[in-house]
Amino acid sequence: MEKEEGTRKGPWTEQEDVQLVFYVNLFGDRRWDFIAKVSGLKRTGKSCRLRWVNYLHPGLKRGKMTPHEERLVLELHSKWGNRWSRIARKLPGRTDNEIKNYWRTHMRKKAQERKKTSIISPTSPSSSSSSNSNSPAVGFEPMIETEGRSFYDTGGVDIATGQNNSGVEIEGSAEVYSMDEIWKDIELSEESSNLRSQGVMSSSTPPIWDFWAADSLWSMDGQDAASKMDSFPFYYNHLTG
DNA sequence: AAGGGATGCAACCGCACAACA
DNA sequence: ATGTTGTGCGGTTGCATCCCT
Repeated sequence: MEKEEGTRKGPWTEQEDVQLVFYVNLFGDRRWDFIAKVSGLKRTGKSCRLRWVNYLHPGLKRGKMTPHEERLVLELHSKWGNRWSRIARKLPGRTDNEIKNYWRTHMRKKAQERKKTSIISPTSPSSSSSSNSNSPAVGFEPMIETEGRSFYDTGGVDIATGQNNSGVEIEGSAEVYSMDEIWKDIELSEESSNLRSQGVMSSSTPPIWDFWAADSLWSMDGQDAASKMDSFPFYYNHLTG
């Protein structure tokens, strides 16, 4: 596979981000090795994918987990164990990585609390079987899940139609929580948390989004995309250099 | 104000699986 | 049927920031 010498590692620069977003918008988020090569980024396809999925994807929600989301994570984890990507599919805008991180923190806190309480009362009840294990509860009935495109899939631009085939429809509707509920909850808690923390979203939103928000290739026809490419320095730098 | 520990998050690694030749 | 390549996933690590003393 890719045994590229001189591949970059470590944190991504803003320029790399811009470059990656550009090429993903052009070619879709499937052919990562191809994108890695064509873009001139000295990154592996894997690294590109990860960066896109966990940070650059336009549908990502940033900021604190809402109480509703926290509840969902707990509930789904008790059913599915460490199936982070699966859990993430039920939480639009959240990545498996994010949820994984959240869970770790959550468990750490829980563990500490338990330590404290067990010091106070050493004979604590043992009813925690469903919440602290890596393995799903035995014999659970799996949620009805529409397998198919994951939330992350943007699929790129269909050059012929100029359409974005992201299909933002997120999973089926036969769920414990309706999407309306979740979105309402998200909006509400986001508004309040934004007020509290004076704009966590805006400060943590990747700056390159501004660049693309105005007229992203998603919503362009072929000509627009081409003209956008004209104005994009990296493209020709790489192809001609 | 400074130092040290705790926390959060981005990124890497290794493995598994699917698609394809 | 088998080997190769690309992608996805879960676990882990490293670093920056926060918080407490």
